[in-house]
Amino acid sequence: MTTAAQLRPPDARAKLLDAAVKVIRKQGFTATSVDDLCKAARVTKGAFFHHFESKEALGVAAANYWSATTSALFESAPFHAPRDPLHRVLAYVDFRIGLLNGPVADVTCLVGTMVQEVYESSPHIAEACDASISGHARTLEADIKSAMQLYKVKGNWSAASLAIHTQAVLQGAFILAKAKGDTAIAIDSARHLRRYIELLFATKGSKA
Amino acid sequence: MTTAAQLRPPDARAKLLDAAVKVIRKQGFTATSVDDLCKAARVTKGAFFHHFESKEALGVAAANYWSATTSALFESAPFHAPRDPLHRVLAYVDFRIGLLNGPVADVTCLVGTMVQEVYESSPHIAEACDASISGHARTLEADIKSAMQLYKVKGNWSAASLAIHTQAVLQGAFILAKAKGDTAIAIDSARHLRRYIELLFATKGSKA
DNA sequence: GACGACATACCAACCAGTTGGTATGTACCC
DNA sequence: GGGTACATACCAACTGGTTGGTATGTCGTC
Repeated sequence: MTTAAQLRPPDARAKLLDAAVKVIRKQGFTATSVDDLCKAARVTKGAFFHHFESKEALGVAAANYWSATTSALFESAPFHAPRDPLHRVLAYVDFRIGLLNGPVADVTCLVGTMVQEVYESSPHIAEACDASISGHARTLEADIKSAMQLYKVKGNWSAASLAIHTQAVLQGAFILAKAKGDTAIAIDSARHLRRYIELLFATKGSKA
Repeated sequence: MTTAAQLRPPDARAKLLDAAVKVIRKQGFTATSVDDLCKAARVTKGAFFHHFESKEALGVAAANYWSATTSALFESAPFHAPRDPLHRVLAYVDFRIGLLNGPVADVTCLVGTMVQEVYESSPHIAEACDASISGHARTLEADIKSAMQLYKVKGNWSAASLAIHTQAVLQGAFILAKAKGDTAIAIDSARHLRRYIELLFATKGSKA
């Protein structure tokens, strides 16, 4: 027979991670106190420091958790369907544009928010944030490379560089959205990104 | 006759504003305490609250101070020289790329950093940050518009939209630089931005 | 002698982190 | 299958230091 304890293993940890993503995206990492996190997760402070040896450790864990949940989302997303690798890249941008619907705090990037605050004070968190962004960018590289070959495009830029650039545009779009209090401006920037990719691969007039 | 007091009026205020720009770019707004600011400016807490009624008010003043100093820098910059408006826009991007040399904390944007942290908690600061970014973007609009006319370029994008997009790319580039601890990646993204603008205005093959 | 520009001393609230404890489960030996 | 030893998951109360902010005083100028 399964006991209650077996059904409810490290419960507080998962609740804290979920709360961290939600609260830190709204308030930022520094402005979020351990008590804030505990209250949001309905967990005591003792439980917090049982699972995380410091607030910084929670930050690292939250960045890794973010990486895991977002990569699961993107892996199962429909933008991988097109045969043409360029179409897959453009479909990725379209998918990101679709994700931009909703309140600003719900559509922005956890690790982009965090790294801006702690890049000088916490190398551990910064590293985890970099791994999240760079790792995500890397998932685009293969399609970009294939598209470059298929469309015979050669510039003084690499697939890796363009992949990273897409993330820069998205991160910047989040900042503008926060400044304006509206995601419309972020969508606009993402459309510029889409147009850029189209222009890069349309140099010989291949495809409309 | 000019007295010493006339030459050196509200001294502590100016020192605090300078310190704010320096310290907040490194630590972020929330992680920077009033005491940090006072220590960096070599000023007492009494002086701080004499000139600013709260930490939030300092944040608003710092954003406005940032707007003033940066717009002075850009107004006197050499990128306005070219006759061709498109060249002026590209020279602006080149100028921004040149500004990307140095330690990450010294080349990033104060208001981009701040707004990310306080967009939900302090509408006053967020507004001042938005005014700074949007105002700077607006200084590019005339040249972009002229270039669109000169090169007879028409897309489903406006000069204002492209101007804002340049700021999004730059802001995103700062985030990546912070994540990597290196401005090289930011320079790379700015070069993609330059290439995008070139492609937008090269649709008819006018200019090389 | 009033006023602006500071300095000093202080406060209540809040901060990250620690303490000593309980309840429950598990591993292993006999 | 019962007992010892240990591990895990959590909790309430507390601590020392820091926080933004205040109250009051001083000093030089007009």
